[in-house]
Amino acid sequence: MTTTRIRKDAARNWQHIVDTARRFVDDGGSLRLNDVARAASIGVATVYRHFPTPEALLETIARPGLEELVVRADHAAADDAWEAFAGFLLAGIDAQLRDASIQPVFAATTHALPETTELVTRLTTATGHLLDRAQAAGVVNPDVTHADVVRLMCGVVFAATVHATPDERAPLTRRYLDVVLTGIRTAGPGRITA
Amino acid sequence: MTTTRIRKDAARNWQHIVDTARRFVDDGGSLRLNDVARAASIGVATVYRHFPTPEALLETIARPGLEELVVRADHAAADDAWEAFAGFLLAGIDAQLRDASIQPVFAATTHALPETTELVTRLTTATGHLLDRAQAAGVVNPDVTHADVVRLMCGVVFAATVHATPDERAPLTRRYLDVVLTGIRTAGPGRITA
DNA sequence: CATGAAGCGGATGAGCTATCCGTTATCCTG
DNA sequence: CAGGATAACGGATAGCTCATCCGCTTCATG
Repeated sequence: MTTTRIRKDAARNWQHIVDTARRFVDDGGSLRLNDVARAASIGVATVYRHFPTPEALLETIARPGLEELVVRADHAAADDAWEAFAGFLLAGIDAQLRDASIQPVFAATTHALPETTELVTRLTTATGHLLDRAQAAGVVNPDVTHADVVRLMCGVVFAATVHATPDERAPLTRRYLDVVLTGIRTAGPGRITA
Repeated sequence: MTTTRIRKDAARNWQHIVDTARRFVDDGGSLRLNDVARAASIGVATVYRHFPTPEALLETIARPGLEELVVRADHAAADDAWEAFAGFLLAGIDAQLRDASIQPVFAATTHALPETTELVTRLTTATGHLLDRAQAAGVVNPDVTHADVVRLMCGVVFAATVHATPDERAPLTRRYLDVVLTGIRTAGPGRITA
């Protein structure tokens, strides 16, 4: 088996591209590969070779954030069922707000990189466990599916993003997540008994 | 005062452009003015003269749907406070699902046409009345604002759109609206009956 | 029906994306 | 450390989309 080494100039450029692109994303701009190339003083072809599409680059940028979320979900397994579930939703939503690269990856139907699909699957699985546990404990409505959970997270983020300045978004997500949690909760504090 | 007449060829073209664009929107395509022009067998410049940007055309297309919603909201004034409020939310969400031109207009921060801004304002005002009445009747949490209602509607639509085929969307919106309504209601039945 | 103005259309320049291929840097072997 | 094989680089540019300009046509009016 021939081990294909990564040349260090390639590694250096890869990192430089990722770093530059990260700045673009943080500044709220769209990821145009030609622009990233120019900003990084790297040839366009080099950027395209490393990342065939803007999506591929975006997914690469989103990766650390997603990984952090998976870790968070696995850690939460020790907590009280409701706390673990609600806390993870909050973490996922906050991550999407804090890092603009995460939201599109979350909402996308297909991914450019197989690694991303794998990561998202792990995330979905972890979410599923937290939901199952919460439902088994009888604190979350049993007809909520785990696809629902992911969709509702996206919905909360979107709702808080519409017609709102960046500063307003964090408090809004808290309130809207609260609305959703109240809506799917079946017992415990915060439940409004009609 | 010189009455500027609209020439009938201009009116005919305007209508033809709108009709063609409507087909594009219904087919889920994006509105590229050059494409619309070609499909309508009308010169590009004519399309650009009538609608300087795709947004302007989209807003024109969305207009009838928005007007229908305003009428709906005004009619609802006779109903029970909760029914009127919940029913209107459902109508707004269904409209966004049924007509793809409405959602972007709803979510946009600024509008290309002043008429659209005016229409949206009327809609927001009507929504506000329904919310005020529901809150006065004590059936909706008093710290929900008008802006929240609009945002939550957008959030529900978005949540139901993410990772879902068109067929799945209608049932999903029902369920998610239900979650939201349960989350903001303070008394009465949690399920929408209409 | 003549005249002026409003409207039309498509050719086209500006701008962006993504590829091809000649050149350069890196790695490995002797 | 020299030399060759090859992986990687970079920018020129072909292809494509957008939106404007301006010569021509159609309509309304007296």
